Amino acid sequence: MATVLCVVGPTATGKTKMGVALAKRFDGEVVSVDSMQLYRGMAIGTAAPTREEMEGIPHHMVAVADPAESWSAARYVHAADACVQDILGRGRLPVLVGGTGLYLDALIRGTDFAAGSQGTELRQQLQRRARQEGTETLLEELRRIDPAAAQKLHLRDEKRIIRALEVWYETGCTITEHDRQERQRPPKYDALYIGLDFLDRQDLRDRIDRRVDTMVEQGLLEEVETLLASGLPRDATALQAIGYKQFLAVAEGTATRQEAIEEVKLRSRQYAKRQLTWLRRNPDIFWVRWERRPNFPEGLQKATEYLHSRGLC
RNA sequence: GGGGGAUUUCCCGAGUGGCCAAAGGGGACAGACUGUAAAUCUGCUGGCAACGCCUUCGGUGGUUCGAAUCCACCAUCCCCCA
Repeated sequence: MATVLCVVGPTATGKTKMGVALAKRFDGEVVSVDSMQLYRGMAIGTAAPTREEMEGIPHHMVAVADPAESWSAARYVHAADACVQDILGRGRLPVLVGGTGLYLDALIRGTDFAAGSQGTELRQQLQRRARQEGTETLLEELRRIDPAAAQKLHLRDEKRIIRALEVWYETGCTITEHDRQERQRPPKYDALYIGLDFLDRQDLRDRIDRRVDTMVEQGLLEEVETLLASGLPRDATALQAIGYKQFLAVAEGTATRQEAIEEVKLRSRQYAKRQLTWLRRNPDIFWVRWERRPNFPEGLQKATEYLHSRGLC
C-alpha cells in the first residue's frame, strides 16, 4: 500500500508552510485538502498558498474549480485521488495538506459515497417536503425504512435526514448499510499524520485574529466584489466560506466592515474548534504543538524525526 | 443644587414576595459528522462530600415565616430641570 504524508490541524497553525517544508525534504508534491481553496478567485480569504509560499513545490487542488460550481466531498475525492495517483506514479510522495477533515479521511480511505447530491430533483423535492410537512414526518418515514439511521439522527438535523432518505430512494440501499460496507473497506493509503496546533488555545485565537486582519488589508472585500461582479450567485457554496459570507453582507450594505471583521474572527475560531474535534478522534496523528508562536525549524525537526522513525526517508 | 431612571449569573437580557441557581439569546467548553463539511447538527455552562446542601442578582442594614423582587442609607452610571 502506498504511503502518503498528511499535514493537518486547525486553521492558521502553519500547515501550508510545514507542508512545503516536508515536501522539500521528502521529495514530495502538495495536494491541498481544503473545500474552499479549491475554488478560483478566493486566494485571499482562504489563505491559499501563493506562488512565493509554494517555493517551487507543485501544488494540486488549489484554484481548480469555478466558484459557481458547487463541489462536494465525492467530487473532491475523485479529482484529488487522481492527483495522488499521478504523483505516486512519478515516484514522488503525496503530501496532503489541509483542514477539511471529511475530505482527507475520505481520500485516505477511498470512500465511495452513495449516489445523490445537491441540486438533484429528488433532493429538492425532499427539501420541499421538509418545509411543508415538517422534518418529523420525514424522520418518521426514515424510521420505517432505516430505523438505525433514524435512531441516530436528531429531529432538527434536517440535512442528514434528507440525505438518508435520498440514499434510500436513489439506490435502494439504506445509508446505514452503505456506511457499514464503507467502514469495512480497508484504507486505500497508508497515511502518516503530522498535526499542528498551539499548546495554548489563546495563542491560536490571537493568530486567527491577526490573520483575519491581514486578509482584510489584502483586500478580502474586493475579492468578494470581484466574485459577485463575475455573476456568482449569492447562494453558491463558495460564498458559504467564512469571510466571504460576512463580507458579502458588507458588499450588499447590510453589515459594516467592522462588524464583518469581528464575525469572521469569531466564526474562524469556532471553526478551528470543530476541526480540532474532528482531528482528536484520530489516534495516529503525531502532534507538533507550538508554544506561543510557530517555530518552524524546531517543528520540522520533530516531524522529520517522527517520520524517519516510521520508516519514511 | 433639585427631580426621574438604571445596576441580574462570562456578556446581552427576562424576572417585582415563595413554583429562582434565576427565562431567552450570545460566547465559552464538549461532542457528532460518509455527495453543500470554512457547511450542518447536538449537549453543557455558580460550587459541592450533589435526589440534598452552600454561595449568587451594585454595597450595607432593615421588613417578612420567606426577598433578585419591599424599605432606608451608600456607591456608580444615564436623562431632565437649575
